[in-house]
Amino acid sequence: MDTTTETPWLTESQQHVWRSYLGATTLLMDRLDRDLRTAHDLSMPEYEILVRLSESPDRSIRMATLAAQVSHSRSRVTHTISRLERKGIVQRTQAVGDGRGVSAVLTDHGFSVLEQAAHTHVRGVHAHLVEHASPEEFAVLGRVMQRVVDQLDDAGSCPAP
Amino acid sequence: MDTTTETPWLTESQQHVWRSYLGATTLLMDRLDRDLRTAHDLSMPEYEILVRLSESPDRSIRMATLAAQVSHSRSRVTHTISRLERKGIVQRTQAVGDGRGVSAVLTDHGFSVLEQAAHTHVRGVHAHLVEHASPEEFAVLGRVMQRVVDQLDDAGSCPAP
DNA sequence: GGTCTGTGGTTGAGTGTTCAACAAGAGGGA
DNA sequence: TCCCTCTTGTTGAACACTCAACCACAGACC
Repeated sequence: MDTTTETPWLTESQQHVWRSYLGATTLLMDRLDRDLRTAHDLSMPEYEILVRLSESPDRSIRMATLAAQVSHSRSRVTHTISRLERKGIVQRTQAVGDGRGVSAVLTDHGFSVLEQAAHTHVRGVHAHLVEHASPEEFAVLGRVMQRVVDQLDDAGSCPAP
Repeated sequence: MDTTTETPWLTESQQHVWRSYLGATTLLMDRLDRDLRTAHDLSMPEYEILVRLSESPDRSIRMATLAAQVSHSRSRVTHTISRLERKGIVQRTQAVGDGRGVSAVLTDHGFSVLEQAAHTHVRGVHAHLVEHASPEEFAVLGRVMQRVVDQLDDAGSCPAP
């Protein structure tokens, strides 16, 4: 962090946008998480993992890959998968061709839990986000966010310590 | 949660936007939090609280008001303020005119910590978000996010249980 | 005055996340 | 083959957050 260069302060309106973004994100995530929890005993991070698994060949992904996909630390994914395994939603298997490798696999039960939960989640995203933007606005949101992702996830290519 | 009505699934492109938003938010928050922590031993939620306090008359806000401003539960704010108090960054005082009331006050030391931290934070917001949107795009982001906030925070007027 | 209900704030236990340290296999070069 | 280093995944302790229960005061109503 270079302290010799001038810090570019935010204008009042930029500040206002930033706070809206912060507030909206806090409320939105909180709400989606709460809905999933009460209806399906699943947290947002858990749900995200299930979605990735369900879309993958064999419903199975290597731990490190999974961590990269959801931008969590390897440690965090280990803990989360352990929890999901205890609930019978995923299973661990030895990855072929790499003695260190472990893959998480979505069980049939896990898949049906996900099918249910998806309704809750998608409705929430619609009602609390999509509804409030025109298609054009939504597209702008997507473009900006995509640039943010691109620039951030190969800067610190490993968010995991 | 009404299970009789049809769930409005997301189109492929909506899904893509949603994932970008999710990914960007995860990476961005993580990065800003990490930078604040390593440079100033402060978390994002802590920083947000300090900002609110610093802008308030007497650098002091009632606990419940503070909780509402940053959209956290009262319990969470209690814990956070306790932590900040232990570090000498804020102090608790009895609120006047209400026997139950407690206000958090930013200390001089707290103010100077905030002054330092603000550089780090603002630079981060600039480099990782503002830079990647044109003024028009940024304005769109603000409008959409503001609508999301409006609709979510008087739906569940108390995010606190 | 008394009770009743609602709000403000705290507490402690349970849960999830981070962080640093670790074991074990992979892959390279001498 | 023997190192050396990097990657993979796990572990346990420390830390942060959630949740439900709780006490104390405020305000209204009788």
